[in-house]
Amino acid sequence: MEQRCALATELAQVLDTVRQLEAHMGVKGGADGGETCRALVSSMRSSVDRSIHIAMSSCCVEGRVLGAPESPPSADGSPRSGGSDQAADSPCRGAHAAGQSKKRKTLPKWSTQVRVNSVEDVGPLDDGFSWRKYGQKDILGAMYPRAYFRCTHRHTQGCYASKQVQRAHGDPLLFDVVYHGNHTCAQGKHCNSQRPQPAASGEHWQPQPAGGQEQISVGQKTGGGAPGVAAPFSFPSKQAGADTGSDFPAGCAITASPFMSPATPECKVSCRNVPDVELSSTTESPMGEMDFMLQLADADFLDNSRYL
DNA sequence: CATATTTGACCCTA
DNA sequence: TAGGGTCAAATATG
Repeated sequence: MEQRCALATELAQVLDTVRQLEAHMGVKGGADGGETCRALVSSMRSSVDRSIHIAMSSCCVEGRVLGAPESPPSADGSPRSGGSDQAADSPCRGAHAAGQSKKRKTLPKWSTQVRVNSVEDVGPLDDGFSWRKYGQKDILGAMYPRAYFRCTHRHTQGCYASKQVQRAHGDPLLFDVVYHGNHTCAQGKHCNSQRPQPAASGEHWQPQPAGGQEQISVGQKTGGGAPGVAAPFSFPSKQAGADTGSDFPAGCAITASPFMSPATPECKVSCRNVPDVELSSTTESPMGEMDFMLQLADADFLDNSRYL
């Protein structure tokens, strides 16, 4: 197993290298000639991705089984994939807890971590989707409140995707974002290619709490400027005119943040990395970094046809 | 006026 | 029973 882990680590490095290469290509805005290169890179990452999974399939780290997708990702296809929403969604909530009562735990769920440059940043919110905040709670032991969002198109298109955003304990610049379910709305269909959704990353999503985490550094707020994409995050640090700075002030930190989607014009731009852009490896999960990279990798070529 | 956010209360799970 | 998640009325914003 040790060797497998080592292998995975090595592959992760390769993947990282590929990622950097792609990042460079992205920066150079290679729209034409870059295409071929990107295709190659994607192919490479795909291979590495599979290799890592093969290696990690039997590699448990810190008690967490990595790359062991026991639960079928297909669970998302259902409009009911929206995590804890379902109970509340039911007209008669308490009426039939039977059959729903335990779904909270088994719902498709995956988490990510996003680092921003300043407390005013709301990077985690700009993932290209239209989120509507429906609640906020103070979490026991948590320094900051947790905000609850659901897809704006929940009622109009039956999209049950939701997410929870919370600043990491002790680190205001780090956001923990937990997604529940996939977007089944038109927006989600259009943005499939670069979505931080389980399907986009194959087996990276985790049906269990505290799933594979990716730590992503997001540069200046990516701007909820995009019409219909805004997702104001009202943590104490929220800034009034924040949205006006949607022009990528210092450039988005990463070239393919899971939180930025094609739906957000900005994300198509090759954003220059900012100082703290590089992946800050998630200490609690060696695979965290890989997870992130893989997701990015997959995002380019994996087709979430299931959402089409 | 339409839509989004805030926030207290309620419900569910462990 | 405590804590987490959601609802929905009130409020804010464009």
